Amino acid sequence: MNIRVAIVEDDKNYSQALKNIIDFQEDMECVAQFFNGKNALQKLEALEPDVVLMDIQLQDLSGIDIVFKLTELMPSTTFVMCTSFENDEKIFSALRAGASGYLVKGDSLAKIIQAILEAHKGGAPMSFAIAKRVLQHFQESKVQVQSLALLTVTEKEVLELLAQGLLYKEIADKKSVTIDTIKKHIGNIYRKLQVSNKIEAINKFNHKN
Amino acid sequence: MNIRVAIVEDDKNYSQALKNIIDFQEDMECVAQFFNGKNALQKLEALEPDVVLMDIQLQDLSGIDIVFKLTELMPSTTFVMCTSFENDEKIFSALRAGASGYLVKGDSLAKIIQAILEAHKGGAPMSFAIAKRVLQHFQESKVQVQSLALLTVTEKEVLELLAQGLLYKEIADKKSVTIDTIKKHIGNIYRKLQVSNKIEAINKFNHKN
DNA sequence: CAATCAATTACCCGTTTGGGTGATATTTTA
DNA sequence: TAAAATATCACCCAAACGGGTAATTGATTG
Repeated sequence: MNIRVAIVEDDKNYSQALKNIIDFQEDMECVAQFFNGKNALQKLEALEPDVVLMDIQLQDLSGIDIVFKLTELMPSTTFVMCTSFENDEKIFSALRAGASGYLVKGDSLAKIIQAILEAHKGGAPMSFAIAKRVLQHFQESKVQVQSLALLTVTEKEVLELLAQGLLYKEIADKKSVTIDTIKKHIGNIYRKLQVSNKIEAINKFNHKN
Repeated sequence: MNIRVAIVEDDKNYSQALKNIIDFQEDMECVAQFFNGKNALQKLEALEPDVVLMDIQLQDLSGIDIVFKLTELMPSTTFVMCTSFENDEKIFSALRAGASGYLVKGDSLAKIIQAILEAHKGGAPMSFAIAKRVLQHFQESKVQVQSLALLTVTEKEVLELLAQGLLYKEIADKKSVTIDTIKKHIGNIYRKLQVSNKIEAINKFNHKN
């Protein structure tokens, strides 16, 4: 059974190159090429391809939005971004939208074929460059993790509860102390983390930001 | 110039297998093997290896803690986790701690050699299985993202600023409206997201929790 | 075109929060 | 052991927040 691949790509030359190499494979076939987002959004669902190669930077729509909408409607189809545009925000948006893989156009066609196979098997093909960005995204949180090391055990517990959305009073009840104690702890937390309100403290705690 | 590799692995057989294949490479050498965490923590810094292959599940210490401490002291050394233990929390903790790659012991030795090369070049080698987990970590946030779709553009902007820690007043100034307008928007945001305070709204916004 | 929704402004009210100061007992550390 | 850090409680005050109601304008949609 062939892997049915659809291509959404507005660069006709690149799209054709992809189609050629895909059709050349024994176990794949290119069942459709879309050169704009609107067509793809309308017709992809009925086609039921196994894998969709999706550019991000289309003239009319964002490939990310298309993926976001279609992953709902086509749970058995795998979307692989294949794009030259690759700032961090785009990468993470695409992954959040439901893309299973992320390639850059600089990758060799052989690598793209391999990625289609891997995606179809349930894997998560990523270019080296993308994998690195993803990893760095995790490592950025290290700075925040370290600043938390300044906090005492009690302070970390309080911050944890605060991050869950509890009021001072609720935290006090939970820990069986008075609200003033909690206020004191929170004051100390703010001082140590060099913040001045709940939100900022929780942002640091959540290693986001 | 050879790539100097150190191995931290308490399975002596596996460690020896790694050493053999590494020393077999023309451009690599295994400069040390550590069979427990304590030794590794004490002696790795002076050795200045280029790449460290690190097991997570050591008897005495956690490989993650070791990575966390040593990445501070050895910024030019690259750490690659190579472990059979692979629940999600361990994976993300390791990446946060500063690991540049994450392999599973099921990977072939050839793949591990390739990963060492890639890590040394500044890449982010990951097993397929790990890459998939990492991707899924992003996709889990999709549910929350959808609830945000209920919000109007203005409301999303307000929530964004709120999440950054701005006060109502600051948001009002930034958007050149009165604080009462912002309060109204935020009330609407809370209603739509079914929350009752900043923290809960921001938790939803941050696709955490 | 009418109805609905979005965005904006305004006011009131009570609660929550953040900042400051100060005190005491326990624990940790040098 | 002495000093420092931690955890606890208390009080005051001003700013910020959350909830409610109400009204106007502009855009969207059926």
